[in-house]
Amino acid sequence: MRYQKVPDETIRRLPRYLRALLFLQQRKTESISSQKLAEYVQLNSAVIRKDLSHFGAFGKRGTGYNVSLLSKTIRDILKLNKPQKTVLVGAGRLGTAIASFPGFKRYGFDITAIYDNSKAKIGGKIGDTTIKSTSRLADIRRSEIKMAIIATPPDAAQETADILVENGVTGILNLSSCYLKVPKRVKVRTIDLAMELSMLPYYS
Amino acid sequence: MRYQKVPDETIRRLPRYLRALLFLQQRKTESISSQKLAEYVQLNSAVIRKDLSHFGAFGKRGTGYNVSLLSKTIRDILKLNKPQKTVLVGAGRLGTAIASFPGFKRYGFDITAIYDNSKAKIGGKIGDTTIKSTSRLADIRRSEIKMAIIATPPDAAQETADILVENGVTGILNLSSCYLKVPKRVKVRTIDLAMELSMLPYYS
DNA sequence: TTGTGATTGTGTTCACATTCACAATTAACA
DNA sequence: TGTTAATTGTGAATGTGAACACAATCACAA
Repeated sequence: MRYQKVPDETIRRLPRYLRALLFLQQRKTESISSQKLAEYVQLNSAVIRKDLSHFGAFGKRGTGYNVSLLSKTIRDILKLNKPQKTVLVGAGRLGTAIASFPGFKRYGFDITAIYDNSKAKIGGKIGDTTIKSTSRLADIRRSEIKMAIIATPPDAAQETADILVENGVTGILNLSSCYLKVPKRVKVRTIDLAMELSMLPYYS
Repeated sequence: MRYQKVPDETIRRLPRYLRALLFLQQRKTESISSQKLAEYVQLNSAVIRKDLSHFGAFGKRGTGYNVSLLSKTIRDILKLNKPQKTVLVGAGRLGTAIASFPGFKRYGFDITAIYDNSKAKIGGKIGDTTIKSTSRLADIRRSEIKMAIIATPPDAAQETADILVENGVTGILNLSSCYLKVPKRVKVRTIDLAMELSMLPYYS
């Protein structure tokens, strides 16, 4: 399925909607108006309606959106309807925290492989997954992994990214504090927590 | 110092510049053009020049920007020139990773207090800092802490934020997967790593 | 002192994203 | 069946940020 000219900002917001919808499903809510959903995700309701309208008309006028239908639809759009095999590189404190974090599974991500370069860690386990040596990172090619999380020190990040991309990865969540150079077809999202914190004092 | 009408996007980018500048300082680079800096931070050079121009004219035409001057200036703008006392709430795996992360210190943040509600953790240490009970969270008032990192489970996040705000916090980095309601004067930055990852498969 | 090459600072243009506002539609109910 | 209240979907207006392009400025060398 390919949609024409959907703004990046819209795609960025879809997971927000999905998170709220999963919550509403737990509470057995059957339908929700854009107005109510907007409160949950702290946005203007018109943004939500316009975002969704890019993919079709799911709402019922007078009623709102069917929660489980919309939730399924967004998962389809984001390709989260079947488990997304994901590799984690870097099993330091941050990497370990991420590997044990239940949130990823909830959105359909399955961390099926973990790599680290420290001899002390290789062979160890996080949950059910054995930590393997980064020297074997190219093995991911065979497992058809498309998503990756980089939680290495910055000086190892680019090299890691190169190997990942070479072996089939098309999406990278980069938690190391440096920018990555990758081919256009690969989508990278870089999060540097220290930088996110750094903008806050300005407003105080 | 108060600047008029500086776009939020500009403030968000300043830490990026700062990170690159600190790197350049290490390498004893004295000056840098907006063009070169743009390569480092993966932006258009005009964006950088316009961003900086909001705060004055630091550059020299024909030469570029003096690295250490610019680095100092940005730290001044972001109020990172003196240590920012910061409290961490939640000493789970993610919280622990964050407390041990050297990046925060580099940007001027000093995690001077850590709180958790688990009896097993209270009294323990992360680095030099003792973990205290969240029941004593209001104590932060006396230490004049303005910045906070929330790494609690989502169901504790709002309550935590309320106490923090009540006791003088004006900036919150929220790593729990829920949105927070706070007064306007308080700036919140919410990062949900699972959501950041969730937008990547769409592009594959 | 004058010319040259580099680079900033910024007015203008362009592109995009948000918000508004309302017709179209639906559910509920008298 | 007709009326009312609610809510969507969307064209138009508004706002905002990014990109462009160039005059102003600077360092330096002849």
